Amino acid sequence: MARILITSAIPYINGIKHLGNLVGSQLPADLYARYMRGRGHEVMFICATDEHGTPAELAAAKAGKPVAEYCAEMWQVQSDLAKGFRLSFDHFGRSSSARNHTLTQHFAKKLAENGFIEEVTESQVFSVADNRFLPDRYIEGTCPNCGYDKARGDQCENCTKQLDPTDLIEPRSAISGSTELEVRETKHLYLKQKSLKGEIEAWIDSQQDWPVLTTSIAKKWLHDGDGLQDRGITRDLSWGVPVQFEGAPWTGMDGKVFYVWFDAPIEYIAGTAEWADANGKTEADWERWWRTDKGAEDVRYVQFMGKDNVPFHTLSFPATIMGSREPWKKVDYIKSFNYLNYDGGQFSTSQGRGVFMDQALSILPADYWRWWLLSHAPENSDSEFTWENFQVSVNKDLADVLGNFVSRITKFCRSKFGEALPEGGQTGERAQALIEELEARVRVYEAHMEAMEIRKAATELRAIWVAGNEYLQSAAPWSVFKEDPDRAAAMVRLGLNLVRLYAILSEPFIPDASATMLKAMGCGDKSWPGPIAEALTALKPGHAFETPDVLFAKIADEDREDWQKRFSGVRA
RNA sequence: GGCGAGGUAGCUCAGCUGGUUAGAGCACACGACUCAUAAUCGUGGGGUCGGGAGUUCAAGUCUCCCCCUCGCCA
Repeated sequence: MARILITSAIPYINGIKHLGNLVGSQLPADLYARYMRGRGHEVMFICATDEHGTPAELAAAKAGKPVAEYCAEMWQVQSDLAKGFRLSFDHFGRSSSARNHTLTQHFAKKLAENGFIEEVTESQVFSVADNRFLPDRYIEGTCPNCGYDKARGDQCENCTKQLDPTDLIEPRSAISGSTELEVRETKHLYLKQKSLKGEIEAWIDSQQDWPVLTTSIAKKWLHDGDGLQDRGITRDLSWGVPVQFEGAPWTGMDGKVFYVWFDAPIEYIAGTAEWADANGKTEADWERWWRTDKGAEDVRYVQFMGKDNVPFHTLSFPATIMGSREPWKKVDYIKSFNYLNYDGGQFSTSQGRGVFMDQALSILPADYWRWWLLSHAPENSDSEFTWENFQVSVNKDLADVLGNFVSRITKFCRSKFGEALPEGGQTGERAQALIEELEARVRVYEAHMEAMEIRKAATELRAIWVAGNEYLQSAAPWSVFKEDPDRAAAMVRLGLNLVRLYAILSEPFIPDASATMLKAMGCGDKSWPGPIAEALTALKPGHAFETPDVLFAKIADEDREDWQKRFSGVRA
């Protein structure tokens, strides 16, 4: 039994995530966690909300709530949605937790002690009316290049020219609209990533088996232009982890907090500590996942994330870990994803374009989405969600191939033999051929799941379902029954055992349907199949079962058209 | 403008370090079956692998140029 630590990139607190976010990190991480648990490994699966930063403050202000209250509410919303999608986190934490405050300050202290922190004085735009420093993109004004009057301080989105806030004509705060802006000096801490560049590079180069998407992005940041740059890790905000030496003042850093990208990945560790707190565990219980001097040396750590998160996980976070000079567990494998597009464009949180997690669950159960999203995961390139494709895939794969298989075998047995596995008879050559085929396919499926080749795993799983239909079709127990009921009985037993096998194999993709199938088969044993011939005799003659309701209802054309229309615009 | 990822059947995608007639699912056509959610199973048609040049006995797979899409950055 192996020990596997799994983290999903933590979703930002600000609003409900769309399906593109979901398929880019949390959902595939859940697939992997479920599979590894299914195989009997010890799994720690951690996710959390990423709560700090200006967008959270502004969203809270817009909602008319204190930011802490807003975050607490949104955490609950996201937590509920995660449950709705059956994301099986061992803990869903919060980057604003006390644990994360402590750990973030701890890392900063260690980095400072080891000489990897530098104080830098810089000029920044301060809004008197808002009583805060403004990030470049929160300053608006007229573009000196094209005259567009809503250009942002970092770029004019009309003419795309890159700007400096001081370039803007009549600059104003994007928050309040106030023009009372001044440039002030402020001091910040920088993480000296340049000093750690060699170490990081050597570490990246030693990762032979990482996806090209992951390593190519990391190497680009290491070598592009002037190479890896030092990075500011503090901000002039009030909502965040205070810049302190574990509670003691940090000279010159009064009223400042750590930058959200500094504390967010540390939450992976803090989240595990939160798990311990929430479950009555000890310090040692979570440290054995993260400290190689305290039992984590045999842990395999896998991270899941969208491609936009790769630089932080391959460079900044490792720099934090390495610079601490403490024996923290580093990631062993980074699975990264491209983007999922929506109906000819992009999913967009800011524009409200696409289908969001709450909307998705309001029209269909989680398994439908899980199956489609995972079997179309944007692994090698961006992929595209269209309602037609969704409808066809779900109807064909889930309703026709799998759902109907369960339906045909249970109903046939019920009508000819009653609701228990019939006795007598022996299976023939066709059954032997099926067993051999499944033996091969299940091993291939396992290999794809181990390798996190999600689409390929889905394709193989589907082929495993199809094999059941092929068998029934060629064995034709309904014909055999007329001449030789015993032989038909043996076929039916095999078919019902297939339902159980499918439930176990499919659980990582479609956990609800899997549970329904197991329950119908009256089976509590979910252990992963060894030799297929054995697995297909697990349910014995005389074992009672129930004929389940339709496992997956089909999506009708009218529904699809309705949803297509409803989700064509932007979200209110 | 620079960098990165792509451009393979109508659609969504596989094709590793170059090597038998380029694959899968869906869609389409035909056939079989009737246990089942008009479900299932089989067979078949369909691609000059973005364009051009080159290397090679051999290129979708390597090199160069060009075109197009997407993303990131200046």
